Amino acid sequence: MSRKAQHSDIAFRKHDHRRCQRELLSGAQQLCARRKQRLTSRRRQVFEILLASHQPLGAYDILAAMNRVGNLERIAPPIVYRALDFLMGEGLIHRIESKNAFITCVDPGHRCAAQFLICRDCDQVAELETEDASLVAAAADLGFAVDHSVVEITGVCAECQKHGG
Amino acid sequence: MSRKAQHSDIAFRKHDHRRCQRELLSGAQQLCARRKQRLTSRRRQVFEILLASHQPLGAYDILAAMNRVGNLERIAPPIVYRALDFLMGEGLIHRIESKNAFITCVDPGHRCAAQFLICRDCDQVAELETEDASLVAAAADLGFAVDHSVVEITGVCAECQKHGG
DNA sequence: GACATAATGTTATATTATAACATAACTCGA
DNA sequence: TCGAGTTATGTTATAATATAACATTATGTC
Repeated sequence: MSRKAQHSDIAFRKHDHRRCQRELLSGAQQLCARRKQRLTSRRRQVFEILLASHQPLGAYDILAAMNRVGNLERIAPPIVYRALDFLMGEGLIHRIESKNAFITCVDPGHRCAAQFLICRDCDQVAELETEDASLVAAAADLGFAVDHSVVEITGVCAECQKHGG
Repeated sequence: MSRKAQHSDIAFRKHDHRRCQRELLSGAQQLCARRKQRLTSRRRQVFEILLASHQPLGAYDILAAMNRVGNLERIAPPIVYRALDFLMGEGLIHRIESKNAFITCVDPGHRCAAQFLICRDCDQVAELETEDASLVAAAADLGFAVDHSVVEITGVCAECQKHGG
C-alpha cells in the first residue's frame, strides 16, 4: 500500500482531531510568517472554523458560525469570502467545486494538485495527492499548459457502506 | 499517440462543427428513442443551444438565448434547469463544476467518466476519457465506492499559448 | 374519452458570490 | 512618532446561480 493511501484516509479513520487541528494551525502560522503574509485574526477565525469541522463548509455556514458566537457583531459575506480567498491563495484550504464548499488542506506547503474522495453519506472528505500520469500525458500531448486541477470523486466511504446498507 | 488523444482534441482543432452538431443531435434522438425517453422540443432546444456553442454555457446564458428568439414567450429558470437535468441524466451533456456551466458530451452512450481540459483564454473545453488508474486504485484501497467523478483541468491551450504570449 | 403520468409553465424565493466604496490597522521611512 | 502609502476590514447593495411549490398542459394507455 502506498504512502498516499496511508495519508489519504485520515478523514475516514479515527484520529486525534484536536491534535490534528493544533498542528495545522501552528503550521499555518509558521508558513505565513515565513512568507511574510499576515494570518490576521479574521483569517485565523475562518481557518479555525474550518479546522473544527469534519466536513467541508459553505461560505454561509462559516458566516453563520461567526455570527453565532453570541456577540453583537454581524459579519457580512465579503469578510468571509476575502478570508477564504487569502487562505486558498496560501494553500491552507481547498475549495470543493462540486459542493461550493471549503475544507482545510491536510498538507499545506506540499504543493501538489489535490484530489478528493467525497462521501455523500457522511459528507466527509479524504484528500489524496496522487498524480494522474495519463491525464498529465494527455495534456502534454495537446500542448496544454496546466494551471489548476479539480479532481473530486463522489461516492460512499467504507464506513457508510457498512452502516448504510 | 492514443485514441483518447485523437478524440480529445476536437475542441482545440479546426473541424466541421456543423456536421459535428448534426451527428450529435441525431445521435441524441436515437439514443432517447432507444431508451424510451422523450427528447421534447424544449429539451432539444436547450441541447441545440449547447451544441451551437463552442464553449460551455451557464444556465442563464441558455435562458437568454431562448428568450432572445424575438418571440413573445418569457422562459423562466426552472424550465432550463429541468431540461439540463434531463440531458445530464441521459449523458448528453456534462456540467462543468468549476464554471457552473454546461457542455455537450462528445461521446454520449460511452459511459466512462469524462475529464476536461479548460482553456481560460478561449474558454474552450476538450473532453477526454482517460481513466486515472492510480486514483481508482486508491479509492479501492480505502473501500470507497465511486459514484461520480469530476475532473477539470484549467490552463491554456496550445493555440492560445501561441497567440497570447 | 377518461384516467394516470410526465412535462411544462409560473411565481416566489433560496443560495452563493461580488462590486463598490468607507473606515480602520499596519508598515516603514523621515 | 508622525504621516503617507498600503493592506485589511467593514458595509451596503446587488449580481449570479439554483430550487421549491404549485398550476396547467400534453402524452400515452386503456
